[in-house]
Parts: sequence; structure tokens; C-alpha cells
Amino acid sequence: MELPSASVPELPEVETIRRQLAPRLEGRRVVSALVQPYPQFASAERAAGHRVEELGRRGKYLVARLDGHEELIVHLGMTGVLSLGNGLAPPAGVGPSHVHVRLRLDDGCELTLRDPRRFGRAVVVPAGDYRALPTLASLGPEPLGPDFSARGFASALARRNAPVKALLLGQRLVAGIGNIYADEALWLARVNPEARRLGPRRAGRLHGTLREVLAEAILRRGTTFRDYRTVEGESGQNQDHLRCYGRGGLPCLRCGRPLTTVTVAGRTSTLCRTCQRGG
DNA sequence: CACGCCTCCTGTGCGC
DNA sequence: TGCGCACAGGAGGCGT
Repeated sequence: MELPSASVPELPEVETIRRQLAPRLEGRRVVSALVQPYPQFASAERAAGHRVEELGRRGKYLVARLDGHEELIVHLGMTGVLSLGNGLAPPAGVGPSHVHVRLRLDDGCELTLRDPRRFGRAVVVPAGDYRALPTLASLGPEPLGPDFSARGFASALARRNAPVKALLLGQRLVAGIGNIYADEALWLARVNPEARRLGPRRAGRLHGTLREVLAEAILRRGTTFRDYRTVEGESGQNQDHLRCYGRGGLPCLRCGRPLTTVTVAGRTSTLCRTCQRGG
């Protein structure tokens, strides 16, 4: 059987982590920081001495506002896992290796970032200065927020020439979408991932299904195949509700024909050739 | 600028 | 059984 080899934290997974972490981080001071000397993690050392004022999220980025007009930005990449433990026993779900960042808090807890593949990053920057993170600097609207309008989304999709799947993954038209929720939303909207210059009807359907799949996934605390864990080390629940992603070769849940796997924008895409037209 | 392609990185699962 | 290799993919960077 064909199984996805990993799951990547996208907006619902990062939002789940943010909700669990925020009440335990906000108001705490980082008393010391231990980081591995990789460029994508090294500047997290500068969090030491700062107080966490608020833990927010933009797309797949966690943004911790620190005192002194600084921000700690964390992106989990593919395999990043954040854990918060008492610093005595190993944090839940975190093995001893590949821990690149350890932040000791003033209540004795320790926040760790483990990331075997090291596609993630943890950086401290002056508040709002995202020159080191160009995707965050030009990030599109939050899909569940008021700035993500069907009209604006449709007009952007009509102007751009790239396949709609590439635009969803690009983070500029809308924030936080990765391969799993792109495939889910496209399947639900009956839009082919290879389609270009979508008209208003298909764009409008996609706008709605994006919000639907993300909101459902947040309620289920995210999708876990292997790597993603909540801060407590638990799996999400949404993997039991996926209708398209990872189901290549299995019957389409609408028409019963086998789902197809293709490559779009360098990524595996699963789709139904019968239900998802216009490519 | 928009677009497409390449690179990074390692655990996993498959074929031989 | 064990080895080697392809694959997974978000973001950054670069060439056209």
C-alpha cells in the first residue's frame, strides 16, 4: 500500500502548537539559550534575557513577540518538533538527537526544537524586520482571516499564469497552505492542480474549500503521519479524514475511479482525473 | 517581475 | 538479511 512517508506542519498544525504553547510561554522570560551552530538556528541564542510577550502565528511561522522590540520566529520546516518540558526528563516525543535549540524559561521549563532534516529555522530579528525571511516578508493573507476575500483571491488567480497548485504552495496569494491541504481543497473544489488562470466560479469554490479544510483540521488538532506532534507529544486526528492526499491509486470518494498521482511544481499531487477538470 | 528549476537534509521503505 | 537508492517537501536562491 502506498503511504505518505511524512507529514509536514502546515497552518492547522502550527496553529495547534501555538494554542498549546501560548499560555505556557507568554509572560515567561528566557533565562538561557543553547543552540547548535547552524546558521538557521544560531541567532535564536539572542532570545536569552528576553520576555515573551505574545505568541502569534503568520502562515506556517510562529512569531513570538519579545520585549525590547525583538521577535523570535520559528518555522518547523518538514520535521521540526517543538516540545515544552520540565527540563529534567526528556520532553515528550523528543529523542536525544537533532535538538538544535533549547530555551530555558524562568519557571524551570525548557522549550526545545528538534529537527532531524534541518529544513526549519529559529531566528531572532528586530520586530517586523523580515529581510532574512523573504517568504514571511511577502506572505499572503491568513486564509481564515477577514483579508482573504473570494474576490481578491479570484482576481489574483485570473492574473497569474502558473498552475493553481504552484500558486497555493507559493504563500503569496494565501498563507499557510502546504501539499496536504492544497490537495484536499483542490479535490473538494473539483479543481485540477495543473489548471491555470481559474475563472471566478472555480476560484470561488476553492476559496471556500480552503477555509473549510483548514478549519476542520484545526478542530482535529492537525494531520499526523509520522513527524508532526502536538506540544504534548500527541498525534493529530485529521489524518483519518483526508479525502485525497496520500490516496493515490485508491478510489475517489465521489466517483469511485482510482485517484491519480502527478508532479506539479515539483511536488506530488494526488487528484481525480474525472472529478477535477480544467488542467 | 513571474515562473520554473535546483538545492538543502535525513529517515524510511522498497527492490534486488 | 542486508545493502543501496529513490523519495518525501518548504523555502531560498538563481537563471531565463
